[in-house]
Amino acid sequence: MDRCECRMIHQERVDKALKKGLSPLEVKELAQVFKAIGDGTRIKILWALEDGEMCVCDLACYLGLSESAVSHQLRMLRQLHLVANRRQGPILYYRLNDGHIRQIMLVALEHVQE
Amino acid sequence: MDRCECRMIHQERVDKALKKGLSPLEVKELAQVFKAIGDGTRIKILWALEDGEMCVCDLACYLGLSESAVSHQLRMLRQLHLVANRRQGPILYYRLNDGHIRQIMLVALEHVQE
DNA sequence: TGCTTGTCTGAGTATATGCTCATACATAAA
DNA sequence: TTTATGTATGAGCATATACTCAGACAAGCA
Repeated sequence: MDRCECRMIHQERVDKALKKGLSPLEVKELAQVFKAIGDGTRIKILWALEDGEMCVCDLACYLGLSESAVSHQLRMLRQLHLVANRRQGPILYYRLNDGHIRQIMLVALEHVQE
Repeated sequence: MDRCECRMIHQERVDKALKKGLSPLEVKELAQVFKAIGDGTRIKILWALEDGEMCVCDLACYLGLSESAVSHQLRMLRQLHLVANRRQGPILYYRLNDGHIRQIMLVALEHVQE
């Protein structure tokens, strides 16, 4: 009983992978999160926010980008719950939403520094 | 002494971020690694390889993709040292290169499951 | 030598992404 | 209400990405 038209050398190995595979939703959400961290601008934003909250125009200045560009990136990070904000008057202060990103970035730094 | 033309509200905060910032090379390499994990196909490949090595056509069958497509992705993962391979006759067996990816994916899974 | 199998690679193409620009919204002060 | 400041958003454009296709290697056998 074939499950696909393709060539396959180790059927047991393929079956094993299929059984323990991530769900489509998990794959999608993981990809979204990593894609979000997989951009120089957003890495810099997240790394900067680890030292405390910053407003949009501070980030724009720090990055040398327009406030619009920064706002677009922050929206993406917000939607993935990587950052959160609080309003004080007209100013929005952004911060990291939890410690996962820090953890992930540190492990990745280990990897690239080898 | 201005360092940029843009508006800025908290200069000390910006200076602090500039001082502890990652190097351009670190930012680039981090972005490359996360971009590599930030794709559904490559996430599935990495996740599958955690249970043991697989050859290209097994992966192609598992993913439902052409062997060419899988080979392209494996090359990228190889160049970033996320996977390695060994040859046995004409067959190339791919495996994870180190434990960092597993660690990173588990933390990210925690994040998306909240 | 030829042939087969397993894998790799470059070019081409459709989609996705990151920025700019113009504009709109939100809050506060005049 | 009008004005200014800080931020958000949609459209548009240039580049990047993920696949397909055609063809080229690499290893082993006839």
